Amino acid sequence: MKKTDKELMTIGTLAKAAGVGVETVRFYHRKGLLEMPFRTSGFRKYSESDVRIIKFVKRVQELGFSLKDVQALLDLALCSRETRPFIAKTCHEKIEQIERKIADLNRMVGMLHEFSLACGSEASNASECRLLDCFENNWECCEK
Amino acid sequence: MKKTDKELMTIGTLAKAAGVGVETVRFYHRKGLLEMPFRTSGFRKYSESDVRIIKFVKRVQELGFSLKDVQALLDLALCSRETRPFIAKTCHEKIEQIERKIADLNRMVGMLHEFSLACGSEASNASECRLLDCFENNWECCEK
DNA sequence: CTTGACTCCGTACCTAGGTACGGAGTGTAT
DNA sequence: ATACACTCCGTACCTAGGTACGGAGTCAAG
Repeated sequence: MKKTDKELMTIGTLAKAAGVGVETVRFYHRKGLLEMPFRTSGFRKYSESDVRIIKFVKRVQELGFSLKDVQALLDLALCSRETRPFIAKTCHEKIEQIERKIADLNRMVGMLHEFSLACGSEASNASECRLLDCFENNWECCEK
Repeated sequence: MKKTDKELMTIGTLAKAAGVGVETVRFYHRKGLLEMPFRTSGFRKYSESDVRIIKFVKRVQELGFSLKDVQALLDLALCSRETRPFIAKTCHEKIEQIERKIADLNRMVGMLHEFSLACGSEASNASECRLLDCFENNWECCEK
């Protein structure tokens, strides 16, 4: 591999650097998550910024967002001065969405904690488990 | 519909009560999320507790968990005295998993907040957006 | 005792997010 | 200059989580 084109990678090198498969990179092109890069002689040539984008995609995905959501976030990242009001609005919507999710998850942790105390300990004499009750009680366990 | 079998429902009534389609209920049977209920004359007969289970499934799913995860939670709920040590262990694992997710989401909210301040406001002069930078900095925006 | 709504079951199909295949071209090391 | 790894592209296939279809049986009202 020659060192000219200072540090430009082919698809296999990119994929390895980003921790995904070559086919995944091609798939992201098809989905528009990754711009088609310029080519030398038919081969795609990628830079470090493509590695960053792919890692970003995988990370956001892990947090439970779809590729469509990821696309929206990437669109934010690629915006210009003109689109600022739109960015602010989109950010705040996204923040609210995430905060609702966090609140739910927190309630769920609380419920699991109570549940393991109430029903999961050897000491407990309760013979019936109440996970579904907790759930119906808006994740608040042990209504006391 | 007769009123004997006090309040037992057929699949269509159950589906409507739980807010899903009939086919979804059948699908959950195939996946083992819902026990096959007893039948009168070939028709499945469901009770209120089946409605609760389906609502629980949909709720946990919304929070970003797979049906396999939901199954694990339902298994917890249906446990008996004998399986207490296992319940406690599983609860704690689940709690840690959820807490990691919450921590990530919190960092992401922080990042989006900083991002909207730094790049989303009319007042800002920055011409380049740094969402990916924030991400690489473990979701900590504006390393100041 | 017929009609219309509902249920049965298996199978096919759908979207999301990839993964694998196959035949042809390319790039580089020896 | 030949081998071998890598790339190209299109298409097919895979899992998860459903959704739809079709022919047959069943229920309850009129």
